[in-house]
Parts: sequence; C-alpha cells; structure tokens
Amino acid sequence: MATSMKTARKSAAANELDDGKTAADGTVASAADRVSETILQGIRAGAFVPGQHLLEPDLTRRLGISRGSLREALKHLAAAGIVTLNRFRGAYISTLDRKSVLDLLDTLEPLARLGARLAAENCGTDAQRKRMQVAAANIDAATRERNRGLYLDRRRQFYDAMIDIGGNMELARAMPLSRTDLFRAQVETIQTERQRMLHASGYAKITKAIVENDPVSADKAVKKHFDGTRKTIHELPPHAFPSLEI
Amino acid sequence: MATSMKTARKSAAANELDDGKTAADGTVASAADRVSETILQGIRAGAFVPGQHLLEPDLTRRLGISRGSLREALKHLAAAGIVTLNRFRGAYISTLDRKSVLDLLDTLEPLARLGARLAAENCGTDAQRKRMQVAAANIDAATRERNRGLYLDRRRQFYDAMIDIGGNMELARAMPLSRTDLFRAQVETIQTERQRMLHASGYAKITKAIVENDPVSADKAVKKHFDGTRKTIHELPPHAFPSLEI
DNA sequence: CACACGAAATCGTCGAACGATATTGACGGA
DNA sequence: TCCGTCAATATCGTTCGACGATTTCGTGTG
Repeated sequence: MATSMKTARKSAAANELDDGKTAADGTVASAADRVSETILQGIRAGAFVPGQHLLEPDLTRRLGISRGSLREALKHLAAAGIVTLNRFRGAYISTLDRKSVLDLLDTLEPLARLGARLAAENCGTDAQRKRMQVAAANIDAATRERNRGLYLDRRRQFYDAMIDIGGNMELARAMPLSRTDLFRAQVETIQTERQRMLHASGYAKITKAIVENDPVSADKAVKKHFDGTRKTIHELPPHAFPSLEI
Repeated sequence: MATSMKTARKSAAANELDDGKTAADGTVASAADRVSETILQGIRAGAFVPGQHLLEPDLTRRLGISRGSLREALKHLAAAGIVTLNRFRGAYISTLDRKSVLDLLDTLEPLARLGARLAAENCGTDAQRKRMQVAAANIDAATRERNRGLYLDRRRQFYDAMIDIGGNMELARAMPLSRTDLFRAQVETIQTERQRMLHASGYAKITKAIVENDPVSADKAVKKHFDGTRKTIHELPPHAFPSLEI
C-alpha cells in the first residue's frame, strides 16, 4: 500500500515545489515551509495516505531540497500531529483511530463555534459577506464534482475565511485544522454519499448565519454540524480506522 | 537588556541541556527538543524576555549544539508562536500586545473548560485526585514564595495533570499553553499582589470541582478564572504590552 | 525451524561552506 | 551640518558531506 506517487515521476528529478513563491503576505516561503505545504497538499489530494512511511532520501530527491530543510519540515509537521517521528525509524503519516477522531472533534468544536460567533459579529463589509458566500459555494461545487482533493482544499479555505473575518489570530494558531485534514482524508473515501452531502450542507447553514450577523445561530449551526460529524464517525465501519501499530 | 545568562558560564562552554535525558516515556529527546524546552524554561524563568533577539551563533555556542538542530528548534517554537522569525534578521522572542492576549484568552478558555469538564468526569482513582491536589498545592506554595519561575512551571504542570486525567490527547496538542507561558511571563512582574493572589486562588476552586467529579462546577470555575484574568488584563497599564515593532 | 550474526538502510547530529539579505557606518555633496 | 549613497559586516537560508547510532533484514549455522 501507500506507494501512489512512488513511480509517478522519474525524470526531472527535482522541485515540484513552487520555488520562491510568495506566501500571501509577500514574503517568500522558506524551503521547509514549501515542503510542509506540499506534504499537506499531498495528504488532501490522497498522494500520501495515513501510515505511509516517509523516507528522507526519497523525499529530498523528489522535492529537490536538502536533508536539513526536509527535517525542519518533518519536525514542523510532527509538532502539528500530521506525521509521527520514530527515532531511527523515520517519519510516518499519522493514523487516527476512532477515539482520536472523536477527541479531535471535541477539541475542534468549541474553537469552531468561537470562530463562527466572532465571524458573525464581525462580518460587516460586503467583501466579507461575499468571501464567506463564495467559500461556501466552492465547497458545494467541489462536493457535487466529487473531487475529494478540491473539496478538502476548499473546506480549509472556508475555515480560513471564517477565522480571518473573526479577527482572532490566536484561533488560527490553535485550531487543529491540519490534523482535521488528515482525518477528513482518511474518512472521505469511506463515508456514504448521504453522509458526504449532509456534511457539506452544514457549511451553507453556517455561512447563512454569519452573513446575517447572527452569532447565536452561527454557534448553533456549528454545533449541529459537529453533532452530525460525530454521528457519521460512529456509523463508520471499523476498517476506516487502521489499527496497524507504528 | 536581557543578558542574564550571558556571562554566567565561562568554562565548560557547552551543554547546559540535560544530555540524552529521557522524556518521561523512556525515549531520549532529540537535540532540538531539548533546545525548545530549554528556551521555554528560560522564558518562564525570565532568562529570555519578550522582544529579545536570539542569535544563532550565540545560542549554538551556549547550548552546545549544531546550527541545524538549533534551527529545527526555532522553527518549532515559531510554529507555536513563541518566537518570531524574520527572514535574514533572525529570531525574536514574541511579544504580545493587549489584543493578542485577550484573543489568546478567548481561545484558551473553551479548551480549558473542556479540559476541566473531562477531568471532572474522569477523575476516578485516588492517584488522580492526589495528583490534582498536589498540583494545586504546589501552585499555592510557589505563589506564596513569590517565585515566578517556579509558579509558571507548576501552573504548566497543573494543566498537564488536568489534561492527562481528562484523557483527550488532542486537547494537549491544541491548547496554546506555551504561548500562555509567554503572556504570563510578560504579565507576572507587573500585576499587583492582589491580582496575583486572586489568579492563583482560581486553581484551588477548579481542583475542588474536579476531585468532586462535578463537571458543571469545574466548567464554571474555569470560566470565573478566565473572567478574572481578563479583568486583570484590562487593568494593566499600557507599558505592560511593549509596542516596539519588530 | 529457531537463533545468532553481519550487512544494508536509515536516522540523528555535526561542521563547513556559499549565496542572499539586512544592518551599520563611512563618505561625499548640498 | 544634514542627508543620501555606497561599501563592509553580520546574520540568515540552504546545501553538502561526513560520522556514529540504531533498526531492519537476509543469511548461515546448529
């Protein structure tokens, strides 16, 4: 298992990172940051699967960066819980069992509710309302297209918009969104169509409450959203949560 | 300013880190982890102050580690918001303004309340009750001793105990405790004696609710604790929050 | 077939090096 | 005297090569 992009590329054995690309704020991202983002993106797109072993020589060659920069990136991802580092055994994409996922939901929920309340209180300009509505529409479109990578990207963008508008930047740091990407990537391929649609529809309700500047409804919509996700998790079959020990 | 440990040591120009020390679970900590912990500890103890410039050559010499390991550690701390990295200008201990602190409190509060509820639900054994009571008593003792470094260490241990007992390890990852250490270190020297005592007394009330397995009271006690802290922040003079731009 | 042994693979850490950028201070002209 | 320009320095970002430590795995032996 887990050798999807293994043989995909052979020539041009370097740099599939967006070299020296600016990071939204004009500053160029460091090599390690680009690696982190590439791996995260790879997880969302399904190129990296939970449990997969990340080999340093392989990655340095494929990404065209030095071992030092790669190790910085892996360290960063390990701190975020995206990869697990085993001394002398290497890095693995983390695997979440059912309890971890439920714990993650318990942790994320109050933060998401806070974020939604703040966004609802703070969504004052037309540009902000537009941004939320576009983000929600994008999620909806990706859901209908059944494009899993796109869906996870846009889900992330939705949260980013909500947090931005809310204006509490500490929240952006604390919310375990990357770890949630991991869990979503693990679940996305297994859940039923109905569960997928149900989950996607939650974002529209949250958006509605936010653009109407209704913090109470926004809070409630997020709560319902999480309750639904919990229900889905309970319904998932055991094989959705690999038990293979690291 | 901020050169306390500068001249303290002259010979044995290396390794004030606990070499190869085990990290509670038997595994030896990596060099970068030891550096992170040393810097964090230095912040709590006051050896590093917000705004201080961290020079790589200086730190590698003082800590006795390579530049690569140091940079891994700085990257980690930057991700946690403890230090700020400026491209080609180096690393600085982060500085929190009043809004950031209030945002941090808003973010931390729901997580702390969740942690307290879980701990209250889960505090079943005598050992667990004992651990909470000892942690609370330790905070109290450090407060009376007016030992700021000790107080911050034990405050951290209190939260660790609460989270451990609660059993939700995602919470441990998400709670911005290190960033709170930063804010506490910034505030600790400025707040009045009354404010200090008031804050410290909150932990006893939280502990009481937890050992009595009363989640509702635990939640309420944490809420009151945070309300008190917010009040303190509002009362603090402007000079408690450096505005010197990085 | 179980077990010991050794080779290969991989990781953790270090040291040196080079280019890129910010900061600093000197210099000269208005 | 003051201010702008330019070179020197300090520091960072990144890469490369090297060494020891540890795990993993294949092989030979009893």
